[in-house]
Amino acid sequence: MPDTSRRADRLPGSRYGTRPTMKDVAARAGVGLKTVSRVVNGEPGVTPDTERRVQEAIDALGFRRNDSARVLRKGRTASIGLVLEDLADPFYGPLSRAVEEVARAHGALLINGSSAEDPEREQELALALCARRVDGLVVIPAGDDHRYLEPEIRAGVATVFVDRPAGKIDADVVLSDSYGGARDGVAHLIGHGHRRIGFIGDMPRIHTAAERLRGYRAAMEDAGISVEPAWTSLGVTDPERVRRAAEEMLSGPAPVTAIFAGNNRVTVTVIRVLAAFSRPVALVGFDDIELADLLHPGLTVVAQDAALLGRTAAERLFRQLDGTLLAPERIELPTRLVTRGSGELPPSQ
Amino acid sequence: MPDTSRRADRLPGSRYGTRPTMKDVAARAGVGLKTVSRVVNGEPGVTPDTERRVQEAIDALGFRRNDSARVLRKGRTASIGLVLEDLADPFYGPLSRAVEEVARAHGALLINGSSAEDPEREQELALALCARRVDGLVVIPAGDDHRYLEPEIRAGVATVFVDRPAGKIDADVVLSDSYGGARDGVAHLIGHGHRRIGFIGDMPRIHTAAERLRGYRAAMEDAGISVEPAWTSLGVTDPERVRRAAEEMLSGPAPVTAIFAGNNRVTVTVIRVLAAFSRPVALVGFDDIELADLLHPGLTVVAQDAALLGRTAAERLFRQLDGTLLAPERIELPTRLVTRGSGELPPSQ
DNA sequence: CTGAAAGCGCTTACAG
DNA sequence: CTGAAAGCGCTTACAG
Repeated sequence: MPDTSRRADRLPGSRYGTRPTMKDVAARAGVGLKTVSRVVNGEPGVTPDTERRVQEAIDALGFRRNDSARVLRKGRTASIGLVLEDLADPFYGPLSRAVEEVARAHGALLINGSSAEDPEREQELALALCARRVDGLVVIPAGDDHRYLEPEIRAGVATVFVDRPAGKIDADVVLSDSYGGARDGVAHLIGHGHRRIGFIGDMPRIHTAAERLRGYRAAMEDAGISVEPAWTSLGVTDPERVRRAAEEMLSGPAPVTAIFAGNNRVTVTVIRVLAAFSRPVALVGFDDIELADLLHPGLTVVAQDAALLGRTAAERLFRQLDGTLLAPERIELPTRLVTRGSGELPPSQ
Repeated sequence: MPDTSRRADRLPGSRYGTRPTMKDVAARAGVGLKTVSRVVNGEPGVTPDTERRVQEAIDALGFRRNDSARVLRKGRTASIGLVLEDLADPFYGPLSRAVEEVARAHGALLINGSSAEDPEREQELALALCARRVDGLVVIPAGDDHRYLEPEIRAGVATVFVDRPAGKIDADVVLSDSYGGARDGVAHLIGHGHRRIGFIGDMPRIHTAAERLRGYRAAMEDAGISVEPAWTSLGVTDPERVRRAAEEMLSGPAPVTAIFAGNNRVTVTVIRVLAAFSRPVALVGFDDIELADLLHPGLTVVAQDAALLGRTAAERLFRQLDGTLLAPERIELPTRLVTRGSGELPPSQ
C-alpha cells in the first residue's frame, strides 16, 4: 500500500490538498520545465505565444512558486531574523517595524522572536533562525556570551547587535548612548537643586542598565556628591520590585528628593508610586512614553529613537550582505533630554 | 572554468563560507548519509559508538541541519505568518507576541508583516508568505476582498482572520464585540446626562470603525436622541484630521459635550485637544491605553484584550492544522468598560 | 527560442 | 544496526 497518507490528503473534503508544481504546469502547457521557470521568473527568451500558454496553465492550476525550493537551490533565503526581548514592549514594536521596512526595501521577510530576556531562549531562537538559513540576524541580546554564533557568522550569516553589545565576540553593534544619556538626565536633576537622587534600573547583567548606572554615578561624582548605597536599586523590572525599591528610597530620615528611572517599565511604575505619594518628588526617565506630556507634571525623559536604532542596524546588516562592509563597528546614537516638568521640580525637603 | 563563484566563496578572508552538509559529516565520520540523519534527528537504531563518531564529525565541522531542505522534503515548514497593520502600534505588539507564544508552543516560528493599512500590500505580503509555504496565516485584514486567498486555503494553508472579518470568503475570524462595546460606552455617556455626543472613528471601510459607529447610533437611538450629521466623523486617524474633527464638533452654537473616540490613536489625539480646551468635555475611548489611569481626569475606556485576540486566533489556526476543526466560525470576545473619570464628567453646557 | 540532466540538502521507503 | 537510491520543487549550466 504505497503512499496512503498522500492519497488521504487528496481525498475530496480533506482540508489539505497538494499544490501544483512547475512540472504540472509544464505538462498542462505542453512545454518543458525550464520554460515554465522562465515565465514564472520573468526571464527573457520565451515567445509571446508560449508565454501565454504557460500563463494559462498557471492560472488554471492556481500555481504559486514554492519559494522554499527556490531558496534551497539559490542559497539566499531573502529573510532575516530579529531576536528581541518582547514584542509587546512599546520600545520594541517601533524597532521591529523599522527593521521590517528596511528588509522589505531589500525584498526580504522578517522573522521575529522574543527571548523574554532569557539567554537560553535567545540562543535557541537565534540558532533556529540560522537553521532556517536566514541571510542575517539582528539580535538584541539577552545573554552575555555569543560565541555560539561564531560558526554561523563564519558560515556567512550577517549579524548585527542592537541596544546592547555582543558578549565575547567581535560584532557590529548599534546602540544608544546610555551612559551619556543617564549622566545628562541626572545632571539635570542636580542642576535643579537635588543632591539625594535615587536610581532604579534593570538587572545589572543587562548592559544598558549597567551603563545607565555608570552615567548616574558619573553625574553624581561630577557634582561632588557621594552616592549612598540606599539610593541605587537594580533588579527585575516587574512592578512589585520597582514599587518596593521606590518606596524604600522615599522613606527614612534622609529620603531621596528625585529619582532617575532606568527604562520605560521602571518609569511607569515610579510614576504610579509618586502619584500616590505625599510630597512632590522629581523624576527623569530613560525612554520616552506615550502621553508623557499629558501627565501632571509632564514627564521629563532621556529619549532614544527606537526606530532609528532598528533602521540603522538593519541597514548595516544588508551592507554586510552586499559585501561592502569590513570590520565590525560600534555605532552609538545620541539621546535627547526632553523637559516637561517632572525633572524640573525642586527638592521638597 | 567550472563553478568559480563557488570557489570564490571559499577563499580565505571571504565573508561567506559554505556550510558543511550531512554528506560532509558522513564522509568525515565514515558512515552513510542516513546514519547522520538518524543522529541529527535523534532517531533510534544507532550504536553508541557510531553515534559518537558522527557527533564528533558534527562538532568538528560545525554542522547545523539546513531546515529549509528538510522542509522541502517534509511538507510542513513549521512557520506561520502574521499580517497586521503596524507592529509599532501598541495594540498589535501584544497581539503579535501572543501569536508568537502559541506558535512557539507548537514548535513554529512567526513571520510578521505590516500592511500599513494598504489592501495591496496586505495581499502582496500574504501571498509572499504563502510562497514561502507557511503552514498558516493569521491576518488582520486591510482590504475587504480576500478571494485571492482561496487557492491557498484550498491548497491547505490554515487561515484565521483577527480583529476584522474576511471579505467575500468564508473563514475563521476572532474579533472583539466592537458594536456592543461602543454601544455600552456611548450609553455610559448618556447615563451621565450627555445628549450631544460626538463620534470620531477610523475610515468607514474598516470593519471595526463601521461597527463602532453602528454601536454609537444604536445607543443614541435607544435613548431617543437623533444624531446630527456634525456629530460623527470618520476618516484617517492621523492627528491632524482627528484634531480638526474634534475642534469642529466642539465649536458652533450647539457643541458636543462628550466624545466617543473610535480607537487608541483617535483617543490620544482627542485627549490632547481636550487638555487645551476651555470647557471640560467627557471622553470615552475604545481600546485601553498605558497610563490612562494617571491622566486628569483618568481616561474611561472600552477595553479589549489584544493578547487574548491573538492567542485565540493562533490556537484556532493550529487546530485547523491538526485537522480537528470543521466549519469556519466567528468568535466574538467581549469588551469591558473601565471607568476612570473622563467618561463620568457631566455635560458642561 | 527551448528543454533534458544534474543538483541544492535533506527525508522517505526500502533492502540488507 | 546501516546505507544506497529516489525524490521534495525548484535553478543552474548546458546543448540543441
